[in-house]
Amino acid sequence: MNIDRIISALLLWYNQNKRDLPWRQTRDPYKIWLSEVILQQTRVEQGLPYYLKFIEQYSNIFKLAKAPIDEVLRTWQGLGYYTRARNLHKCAKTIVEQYKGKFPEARSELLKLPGIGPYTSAAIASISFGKKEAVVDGNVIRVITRLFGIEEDISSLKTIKRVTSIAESLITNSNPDIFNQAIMEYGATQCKPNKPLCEECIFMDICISRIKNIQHKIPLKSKKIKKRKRFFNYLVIRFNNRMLMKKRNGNDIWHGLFEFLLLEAESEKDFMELQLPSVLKKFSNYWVLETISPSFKHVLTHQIIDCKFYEIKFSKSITIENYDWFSYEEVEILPKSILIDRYLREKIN
DNA sequence: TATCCGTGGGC
DNA sequence: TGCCCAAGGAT
Repeated sequence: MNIDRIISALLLWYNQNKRDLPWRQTRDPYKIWLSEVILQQTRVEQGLPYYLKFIEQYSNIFKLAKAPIDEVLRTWQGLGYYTRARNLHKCAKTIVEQYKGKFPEARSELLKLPGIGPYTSAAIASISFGKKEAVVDGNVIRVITRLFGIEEDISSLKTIKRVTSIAESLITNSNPDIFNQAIMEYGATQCKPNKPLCEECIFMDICISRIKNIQHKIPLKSKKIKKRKRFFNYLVIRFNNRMLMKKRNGNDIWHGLFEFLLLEAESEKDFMELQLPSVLKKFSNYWVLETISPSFKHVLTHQIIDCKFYEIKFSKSITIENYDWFSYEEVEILPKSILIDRYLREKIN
Protein backbone atom coordinates (compact mmCIF):
# COMPACT_ATOMS: atom_id res chain seq x y z
CA MET A 1 0.00 0.00 0.00
CA ASN A 2 1.20 3.47 -0.81
CA ILE A 3 2.18 4.94 2.53
CA ASP A 4 2.88 8.43 1.23
CA ARG A 5 -0.51 8.63 -0.38
CA ILE A 6 -2.27 7.64 2.85
CA ILE A 7 -0.37 10.28 4.78
CA SER A 8 -0.94 13.13 2.34
CA ALA A 9 -4.64 12.33 1.93
CA LEU A 10 -5.08 12.22 5.69
CA LEU A 11 -3.26 15.50 6.31
CA LEU A 12 -5.23 17.23 3.56
CA TRP A 13 -8.49 15.93 4.97
CA TYR A 14 -7.57 17.06 8.48
CA ASN A 15 -6.62 20.50 7.30
CA GLN A 16 -10.05 20.93 5.74
CA ASN A 17 -12.21 19.11 8.27
CA LYS A 18 -10.78 19.38 11.76
CA ARG A 19 -13.07 20.55 14.50
CA ASP A 20 -12.16 23.76 16.26
CA LEU A 21 -11.44 22.53 19.77
CA PRO A 22 -9.81 24.62 22.52
CA TRP A 23 -6.86 22.27 23.13
CA ARG A 24 -5.95 22.47 19.46
CA GLN A 25 -5.01 26.11 19.88
CA THR A 26 -2.06 25.44 22.14
CA ARG A 27 1.05 23.36 22.72
CA ASP A 28 1.07 24.06 26.45
CA PRO A 29 1.78 20.62 27.95
CA TYR A 30 -0.47 21.40 30.92
CA LYS A 31 -3.46 21.95 28.68
CA ILE A 32 -2.62 19.08 26.34
CA TRP A 33 -2.20 16.73 29.31
CA LEU A 34 -5.47 17.90 30.86
CA SER A 35 -7.39 17.41 27.63
CA GLU A 36 -5.86 13.98 27.01
CA VAL A 37 -6.68 12.67 30.47
CA ILE A 38 -10.22 14.02 30.28
CA LEU A 39 -10.70 12.43 26.87
CA GLN A 40 -9.55 8.96 27.96
CA GLN A 41 -12.51 6.69 27.16
CA THR A 42 -14.64 9.80 26.86
CA ARG A 43 -16.30 11.54 23.92
CA VAL A 44 -15.37 15.09 23.05
CA GLU A 45 -18.94 16.28 23.63
CA GLN A 46 -18.89 14.88 27.15
CA GLY A 47 -15.38 16.01 28.04
CA LEU A 48 -15.36 19.52 26.59
CA PRO A 49 -17.35 21.26 29.36
CA TYR A 50 -15.08 19.62 31.96
CA TYR A 51 -11.96 20.78 30.15
CA LEU A 52 -13.28 24.36 30.16
CA LYS A 53 -14.15 24.10 33.86
CA PHE A 54 -10.71 22.79 34.79
CA ILE A 55 -8.89 25.44 32.78
CA GLU A 56 -11.00 28.16 34.36
CA GLN A 57 -10.64 26.81 37.88
CA TYR A 58 -7.02 25.71 37.62
CA SER A 59 -5.37 27.94 35.02
CA ASN A 60 -1.95 26.36 35.63
CA ILE A 61 -0.43 23.27 37.17
CA PHE A 62 0.51 25.03 40.42
CA LYS A 63 -3.12 25.85 41.15
CA LEU A 64 -4.18 22.29 40.42
CA ALA A 65 -1.42 20.86 42.60
CA LYS A 66 -2.40 23.14 45.46
CA ALA A 67 -6.11 22.35 45.34
CA PRO A 68 -7.64 19.93 47.87
CA ILE A 69 -8.38 16.52 46.36
CA ASP A 70 -12.07 16.74 47.34
CA GLU A 71 -12.37 19.93 45.31
CA VAL A 72 -10.70 18.32 42.27
CA LEU A 73 -13.01 15.32 42.54
CA ARG A 74 -16.02 17.65 42.82
CA THR A 75 -14.96 19.38 39.60
CA TRP A 76 -14.55 15.97 38.00
CA GLN A 77 -17.94 14.80 39.29
CA GLY A 78 -20.01 13.18 36.53
CA LEU A 79 -17.09 12.33 34.25
CA GLY A 80 -16.57 8.84 35.67
CA TYR A 81 -13.42 6.77 36.09
CA TYR A 82 -12.50 8.80 39.16
CA THR A 83 -9.03 7.30 39.37
CA ARG A 84 -8.24 9.67 36.53
CA ALA A 85 -9.02 12.65 38.76
CA ARG A 86 -6.98 11.31 41.66
CA ASN A 87 -4.04 10.57 39.37
CA LEU A 88 -4.42 13.96 37.71
CA HIS A 89 -3.97 15.58 41.10
CA LYS A 90 -1.09 13.28 42.05
CA CYS A 91 0.62 13.96 38.75
CA ALA A 92 0.26 17.73 39.16
CA LYS A 93 1.86 17.50 42.60
CA THR A 94 4.71 15.35 41.29
CA ILE A 95 5.45 17.77 38.47
CA VAL A 96 5.45 20.75 40.80
CA GLU A 97 7.57 19.04 43.45
CA GLN A 98 10.00 17.05 41.31
CA TYR A 99 10.07 18.94 38.01
CA LYS A 100 9.61 22.52 39.26
CA GLY A 101 6.26 22.69 37.46
CA LYS A 102 7.68 21.83 34.04
CA PHE A 103 6.59 18.71 32.19
CA PRO A 104 9.40 16.38 31.10
CA GLU A 105 9.68 16.20 27.31
CA ALA A 106 10.72 12.58 26.80
CA ARG A 107 7.99 10.04 26.40
CA SER A 108 9.83 7.64 28.70
CA GLU A 109 9.80 10.23 31.49
CA LEU A 110 6.14 11.10 30.95
CA LEU A 111 5.31 7.40 31.14
CA LYS A 112 6.47 7.27 34.75
CA LEU A 113 3.90 9.80 35.88
CA PRO A 114 0.62 8.67 37.48
CA GLY A 115 -2.27 8.41 35.05
CA ILE A 116 0.00 8.73 32.01
CA GLY A 117 0.26 5.52 30.00
CA PRO A 118 1.38 4.58 26.49
CA TYR A 119 -1.27 6.65 24.74
CA THR A 120 -1.12 9.85 26.80
CA SER A 121 2.68 9.90 26.91
CA ALA A 122 2.84 9.72 23.12
CA ALA A 123 0.16 12.40 22.76
CA ILE A 124 1.94 14.88 25.05
CA ALA A 125 5.40 14.15 23.62
CA SER A 126 4.23 14.68 20.05
CA ILE A 127 1.75 17.52 20.46
CA SER A 128 3.59 19.59 23.07
CA PHE A 129 7.19 18.78 22.23
CA GLY A 130 7.12 17.73 18.57
CA LYS A 131 8.49 14.27 19.27
CA LYS A 132 8.00 11.58 16.67
CA GLU A 133 5.88 9.30 18.81
CA ALA A 134 2.88 7.52 17.34
CA VAL A 135 -0.31 7.47 19.38
CA VAL A 136 -2.35 4.29 19.44
CA ASP A 137 -5.82 4.82 20.81
CA GLY A 138 -9.20 3.35 19.94
CA ASN A 139 -9.49 5.54 16.87
CA VAL A 140 -6.07 4.64 15.50
CA ILE A 141 -6.73 0.94 16.10
CA ARG A 142 -10.03 1.18 14.22
CA VAL A 143 -8.70 3.16 11.25
CA ILE A 144 -5.62 0.97 10.80
CA THR A 145 -7.31 -2.41 11.26
CA ARG A 146 -9.97 -1.44 8.73
CA LEU A 147 -7.64 0.19 6.24
CA PHE A 148 -5.21 -2.74 6.30
CA GLY A 149 -7.90 -5.37 6.69
CA ILE A 150 -6.59 -6.72 9.98
CA GLU A 151 -9.13 -9.30 11.11
CA GLU A 152 -7.29 -10.39 14.26
CA ASP A 153 -8.73 -9.89 17.74
CA ILE A 154 -7.68 -6.50 19.09
CA SER A 155 -7.86 -7.88 22.63
CA SER A 156 -4.56 -9.61 22.00
CA LEU A 157 -1.33 -7.78 22.60
CA LYS A 158 0.07 -9.16 19.37
CA THR A 159 -2.54 -7.33 17.31
CA ILE A 160 -1.93 -4.08 19.15
CA LYS A 161 1.79 -4.43 18.50
CA ARG A 162 1.10 -4.90 14.81
CA VAL A 163 -1.13 -1.83 14.72
CA THR A 164 1.48 0.16 16.64
CA SER A 165 4.12 -0.86 14.17
CA ILE A 166 1.97 0.35 11.27
CA ALA A 167 1.23 3.63 13.07
CA GLU A 168 4.96 4.12 13.59
CA SER A 169 5.62 3.51 9.90
CA LEU A 170 2.98 6.08 8.99
CA ILE A 171 3.96 8.88 11.34
CA THR A 172 5.58 11.74 9.53
CA ASN A 173 8.97 13.16 10.26
CA SER A 174 7.59 16.65 10.00
CA ASN A 175 4.65 17.53 12.21
CA PRO A 176 4.08 14.17 13.89
CA ASP A 177 1.61 15.98 16.13
CA ILE A 178 -0.60 16.85 13.19
CA PHE A 179 -0.50 13.29 11.86
CA ASN A 180 -1.47 11.92 15.27
CA GLN A 181 -4.39 14.28 15.63
CA ALA A 182 -5.46 13.75 12.03
CA ILE A 183 -5.75 9.98 12.29
CA MET A 184 -7.61 10.21 15.61
CA GLU A 185 -9.99 12.82 14.22
CA TYR A 186 -10.58 10.67 11.17
CA GLY A 187 -11.47 7.71 13.36
CA ALA A 188 -13.74 9.81 15.56
CA THR A 189 -15.74 11.48 12.81
CA GLN A 190 -15.43 9.41 9.58
CA CYS A 191 -14.22 5.89 10.34
CA LYS A 192 -16.70 5.60 13.21
CA PRO A 193 -17.41 2.34 15.10
CA ASN A 194 -21.01 2.20 13.91
CA LYS A 195 -22.02 3.33 10.46
CA PRO A 196 -18.64 4.45 9.18
CA LEU A 197 -18.96 7.00 6.37
CA CYS A 198 -17.44 4.74 3.71
CA GLU A 199 -19.28 6.42 0.84
CA GLU A 200 -17.33 9.61 1.35
CA CYS A 201 -14.10 8.04 2.62
CA ILE A 202 -10.80 9.34 1.27
CA PHE A 203 -9.47 5.77 1.40
CA MET A 204 -12.43 4.30 -0.42
CA ASP A 205 -10.43 2.63 -3.18
CA ILE A 206 -7.63 1.26 -0.99
CA CYS A 207 -9.38 0.26 2.26
CA ILE A 208 -9.06 -3.53 2.43
CA SER A 209 -12.04 -4.01 4.75
CA ARG A 210 -14.32 -1.91 2.52
CA ILE A 211 -13.21 -3.80 -0.58
CA LYS A 212 -13.95 -7.07 1.21
CA ASN A 213 -17.08 -5.51 2.70
CA ILE A 214 -16.19 -6.49 6.25
CA GLN A 215 -15.93 -2.99 7.81
CA HIS A 216 -18.68 -3.78 10.31
CA LYS A 217 -16.71 -6.75 11.65
CA ILE A 218 -13.51 -4.78 12.18
CA PRO A 219 -11.96 -4.20 14.63
CA LEU A 220 -12.77 -7.60 16.11
CA LYS A 221 -13.27 -7.69 19.86
CA SER A 222 -13.80 -11.18 21.26
CA LYS A 223 -14.29 -10.58 24.93
CA LYS A 224 -17.62 -9.35 26.17
CA ILE A 225 -18.10 -7.82 29.56
CA LYS A 226 -20.13 -9.50 32.25
CA LYS A 227 -22.20 -7.25 34.43
CA ARG A 228 -22.47 -8.04 38.11
CA LYS A 229 -25.70 -7.18 39.92
CA ARG A 230 -25.48 -5.33 43.21
CA PHE A 231 -28.11 -4.16 45.66
CA PHE A 232 -27.39 -0.92 47.52
CA ASN A 233 -29.46 0.24 50.45
CA TYR A 234 -28.57 3.75 51.56
CA LEU A 235 -29.64 5.01 54.95
CA VAL A 236 -30.04 8.75 54.55
CA ILE A 237 -29.69 9.70 58.18
CA ARG A 238 -30.61 13.26 59.15
CA PHE A 239 -30.49 15.25 62.36
CA ASN A 240 -30.95 19.01 62.68
CA ASN A 241 -30.62 19.66 58.95
CA ARG A 242 -27.46 17.63 58.72
CA MET A 243 -26.74 14.38 56.92
CA LEU A 244 -24.45 11.51 57.78
CA MET A 245 -21.92 10.73 55.05
CA LYS A 246 -18.52 9.19 54.55
CA LYS A 247 -15.86 8.98 51.90
CA ARG A 248 -15.60 5.71 49.95
CA ASN A 249 -12.25 3.99 49.87
CA GLY A 250 -10.72 0.68 48.93
CA ASN A 251 -10.69 -0.94 45.52
CA ASP A 252 -14.37 -0.61 44.86
CA ILE A 253 -16.15 1.86 42.59
CA TRP A 254 -16.34 5.59 43.36
CA HIS A 255 -13.14 5.68 45.41
CA GLY A 256 -12.82 9.12 46.96
CA LEU A 257 -16.48 10.06 46.56
CA PHE A 258 -18.90 10.61 49.47
CA GLU A 259 -21.99 8.55 50.19
CA PHE A 260 -24.61 7.83 52.85
CA LEU A 261 -24.56 4.84 55.17
CA LEU A 262 -24.46 1.92 52.82
CA LEU A 263 -25.91 -1.50 53.52
CA GLU A 264 -25.12 -3.69 50.57
CA ALA A 265 -27.09 -6.92 50.12
CA GLU A 266 -26.92 -10.02 47.95
CA SER A 267 -30.48 -9.54 46.76
CA GLU A 268 -33.33 -7.08 46.94
CA LYS A 269 -34.31 -6.48 50.56
CA ASP A 270 -37.05 -4.80 52.50
CA PHE A 271 -36.16 -2.38 55.25
CA MET A 272 -37.00 -4.93 57.93
CA GLU A 273 -34.54 -7.41 56.46
CA LEU A 274 -31.58 -5.03 56.59
CA GLN A 275 -28.81 -5.51 59.14
CA LEU A 276 -29.08 -2.12 60.79
CA PRO A 277 -26.04 -0.70 62.60
CA SER A 278 -26.11 -1.24 66.33
CA VAL A 279 -26.55 2.48 67.03
CA LEU A 280 -29.93 2.37 65.35
CA LYS A 281 -31.02 -0.57 67.43
CA LYS A 282 -29.73 1.02 70.59
CA PHE A 283 -31.53 4.32 69.98
CA SER A 284 -34.62 2.93 68.30
CA ASN A 285 -36.80 5.45 70.12
CA TYR A 286 -34.91 8.38 68.67
CA TRP A 287 -35.51 7.91 64.95
CA VAL A 288 -38.27 7.35 62.43
CA LEU A 289 -38.19 5.98 58.92
CA GLU A 290 -39.76 8.82 56.97
CA THR A 291 -39.72 7.65 53.37
CA ILE A 292 -38.43 4.89 51.13
CA SER A 293 -37.40 5.94 47.66
CA PRO A 294 -38.33 4.01 44.56
CA SER A 295 -35.55 1.84 43.14
CA PHE A 296 -32.78 3.66 41.30
CA LYS A 297 -31.08 1.66 38.59
CA HIS A 298 -27.51 2.65 37.89
CA VAL A 299 -25.52 0.99 35.14
CA LEU A 300 -21.71 0.91 35.14
CA THR A 301 -19.25 -0.85 32.87
CA HIS A 302 -19.11 -4.03 34.96
CA GLN A 303 -22.02 -3.62 37.32
CA ILE A 304 -25.73 -2.95 37.50
CA ILE A 305 -26.73 -1.37 40.78
CA ASP A 306 -30.23 -1.55 42.17
CA CYS A 307 -30.42 1.14 44.82
CA LYS A 308 -32.93 2.29 47.41
CA PHE A 309 -32.70 5.26 49.76
CA TYR A 310 -34.22 5.05 53.23
CA GLU A 311 -34.72 8.47 54.79
CA ILE A 312 -34.29 8.31 58.52
CA LYS A 313 -34.81 11.27 60.80
CA PHE A 314 -33.13 11.31 64.18
CA SER A 315 -34.19 13.43 67.14
CA LYS A 316 -30.80 12.94 68.74
CA SER A 317 -27.25 13.20 67.53
CA ILE A 318 -25.39 9.94 67.07
CA THR A 319 -21.87 8.91 66.22
CA ILE A 320 -20.88 6.23 63.76
CA GLU A 321 -17.27 5.43 63.06
CA ASN A 322 -15.91 6.99 59.87
CA TYR A 323 -19.12 8.92 59.24
CA ASP A 324 -19.48 12.67 59.65
CA TRP A 325 -22.37 15.12 59.76
CA PHE A 326 -22.67 17.57 56.88
CA SER A 327 -25.03 20.50 56.40
CA TYR A 328 -26.98 20.58 53.15
CA GLU A 329 -24.69 23.29 51.85
CA GLU A 330 -21.66 21.11 52.58
CA VAL A 331 -23.28 18.07 50.98
CA GLU A 332 -23.79 20.08 47.82
CA ILE A 333 -20.05 20.71 47.60
CA LEU A 334 -18.87 17.17 48.41
CA PRO A 335 -17.82 15.00 45.45
CA LYS A 336 -20.52 12.39 44.89
CA SER A 337 -21.44 9.71 42.41
CA ILE A 338 -24.09 10.51 39.83
CA LEU A 339 -26.35 8.02 41.61
CA ILE A 340 -26.21 9.98 44.88
CA ASP A 341 -26.43 13.26 43.02
CA ARG A 342 -29.49 12.09 41.09
CA TYR A 343 -31.21 11.05 44.31
CA LEU A 344 -30.53 14.42 45.95
CA ARG A 345 -31.80 16.36 42.96
CA GLU A 346 -34.99 14.34 42.69
CA LYS A 347 -35.55 14.87 46.40
CA ILE A 348 -35.35 18.63 46.02
CA ASN A 349 -37.85 18.61 43.16
C1' DT B 1 -3.01 -11.13 30.71
C1' DA B 2 -7.58 -10.30 32.19
C1' DT B 3 -10.32 -7.49 34.72
C1' DC B 4 -11.62 -3.50 36.79
C1' DC B 5 -12.77 1.48 36.84
C1' DG B 6 -18.26 5.72 35.02
C1' DT B 7 -21.23 7.97 32.47
C1' DG B 8 -24.00 9.21 28.52
C1' DG B 9 -25.45 8.55 23.82
C1' DG B 10 -26.79 5.79 19.70
C1' DC B 11 -29.54 2.33 17.80
C1' DT C 1 -34.75 -2.69 26.33
C1' DG C 2 -30.27 -4.09 26.26
C1' DC C 3 -26.04 -3.75 24.24
C1' DC C 4 -22.11 -1.33 22.29
C1' DC C 5 -18.65 1.83 22.96
C1' DA C 6 -15.84 6.29 23.77
C1' DA C 7 -8.69 10.51 22.66
C1' DG C 8 -6.81 4.31 28.52
C1' DG C 9 -4.49 3.19 32.81
C1' DA C 10 -3.66 0.44 36.92
C1' DT C 11 -3.33 -3.79 39.00
